[in-house]
Amino acid sequence: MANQNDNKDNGQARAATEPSQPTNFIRNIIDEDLKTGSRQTIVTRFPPEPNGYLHIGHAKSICLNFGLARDYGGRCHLRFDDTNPAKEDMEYIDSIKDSVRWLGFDWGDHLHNASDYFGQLYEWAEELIIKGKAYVDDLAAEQIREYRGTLTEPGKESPFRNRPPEENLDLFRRMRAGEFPDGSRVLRAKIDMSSPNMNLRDPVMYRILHASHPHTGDDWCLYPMYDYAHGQSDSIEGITHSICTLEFEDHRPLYEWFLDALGIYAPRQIEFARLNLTYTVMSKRKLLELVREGYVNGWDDPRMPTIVGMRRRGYTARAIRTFCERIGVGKNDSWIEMGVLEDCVREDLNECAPRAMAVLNPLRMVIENYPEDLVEEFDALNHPNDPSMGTRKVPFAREIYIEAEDFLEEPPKGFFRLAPGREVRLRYAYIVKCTGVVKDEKTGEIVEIRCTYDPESRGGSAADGRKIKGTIHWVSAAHGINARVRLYDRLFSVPQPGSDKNGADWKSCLNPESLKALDHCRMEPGLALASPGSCFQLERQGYFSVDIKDSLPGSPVFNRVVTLRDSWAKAGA
RNA sequence: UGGGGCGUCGCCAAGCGGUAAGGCACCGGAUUUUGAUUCCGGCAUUCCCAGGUUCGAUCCCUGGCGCCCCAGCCA
Repeated sequence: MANQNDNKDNGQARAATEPSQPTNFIRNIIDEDLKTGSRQTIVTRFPPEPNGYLHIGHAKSICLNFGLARDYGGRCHLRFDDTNPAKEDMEYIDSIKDSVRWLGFDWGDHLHNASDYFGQLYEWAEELIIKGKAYVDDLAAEQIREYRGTLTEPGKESPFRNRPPEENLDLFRRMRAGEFPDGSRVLRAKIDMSSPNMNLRDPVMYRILHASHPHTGDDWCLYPMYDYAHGQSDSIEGITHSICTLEFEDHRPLYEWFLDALGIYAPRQIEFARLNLTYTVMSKRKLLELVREGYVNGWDDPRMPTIVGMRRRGYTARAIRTFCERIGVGKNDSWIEMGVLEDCVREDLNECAPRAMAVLNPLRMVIENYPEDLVEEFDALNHPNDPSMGTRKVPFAREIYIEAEDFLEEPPKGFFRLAPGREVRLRYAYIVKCTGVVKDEKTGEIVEIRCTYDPESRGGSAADGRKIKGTIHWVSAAHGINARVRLYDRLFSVPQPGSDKNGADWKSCLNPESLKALDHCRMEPGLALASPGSCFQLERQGYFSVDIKDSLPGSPVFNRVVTLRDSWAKAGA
């Protein structure tokens, strides 16, 4: 059982293995563009800035862009939007590539960087200067802000706005040559200081930044802004549909302005609503804060909504892809319930995770009429609904552990597990009847359950055909291994931690119970060999993955991926 | 009070003038040696509101209301 399902589903996502795609407004636009002939093929791109780790929100964009390329027989580029060396880092670049690959997507030979185009972008900037469409501004950042005006008042033109092209060109070349310090001058597009769209009030194209870039090193001391780089990068790569999130809707006129001013191929920008997931936060800033301030143990903490975190938790790439399809794509601000994600995970793991038995909170049970020196081995199904996954042997003896919560001295009505005088089935083994309870003399705590077994019920079926409603899991005291388990729960205790009106307080909603470590769990012996990264269903409890980082050979650490649905618990028991 | 978006079931989401898909959640019920899975069945006479056009409007028009985004030399 050790290594059967090592997250085997990491290959390229294929249409044939994915559920059928629901339609959405972007597909409608593409269909229309293809029909009218305004585009002949489909080329998309996923353009992360390498300044943080990817999260489930990025997964939505990745699945969208790569999924479109796949379904329309086009291609999707991975392009790093690396225009700001002050924030970007190689660590992030590597991690992003790894996450996209893990999700099951392949950019082929289309790995690009905005920085690949710095030379071309610079030439185009000179061109715009010569055409009188860009100028060097000596105003300080503070002044530029004042001159920009407000949402309701138009801005004022900079006194440097009407410098002659020759002077602009000279200044711009000297900016590039490193003659001026950071912040002393910028290159601006000459558009319209009174535009109701703030983005059109002479946006900055280049700023001076004497910083070393992960790819271009010290070749440049001035770097293009997003607005000046993104559309042209799309254009150079022949992107047909440039899909981004809603907050860039206001930038579209600017995106198109640059392309038009330069007279180059114009991709079509389409905006969609970013993902919000309940009980977690999605902004890079907040995630970074959780990591930096130690609220979680790193970017790959299994409670994080990062790809690396979810992967470590045991979420499968396939489950995440299913999720991204299921939630759809639209322009409504929406909050997806965490339950949807969890359900996708269950759906996938239910199919592929082998079953096993483990007791999280052990309670000793002694079967009084079972021979002391006898050990039997029972055949257990690795998957009750999939015989092809085979069986395994599970040892059984006189002393076993059962789950503490499976015994109640005074059972409420509807409880059909073990109680004094009652019978229950030990899965795959025998039917036992509770004959007594041993308690700690001082604390009154139940320390042991006494039972007798029905020798005629070998395997779990009563010879007389009587019905046994309850079946519980167990582990032989002498044969089970000791293991550590981490029970993970939602990171936040409120549905929308990020949307508080008094926004600064989001961290006070952290769920104090998001991680519970159990150090004395007992598991069936076969689990000693479980390989890191593999997933199991511990029957009646949930899906668990063998932690990739903390498991030692022969001593696995289990992360709870997600619980099983539990209608008994839900009923309020 | 400028500009740009958005408002269809508790949460997502199709729908594009012809009489409200689907998923999740929820509520039954069947099977079950996981209170799991699976399986059946139920779940918007109504589409933010109010007018108008039309034989007919969630889809068109007008006017409201509500929510989100924009004043980084961030992306």
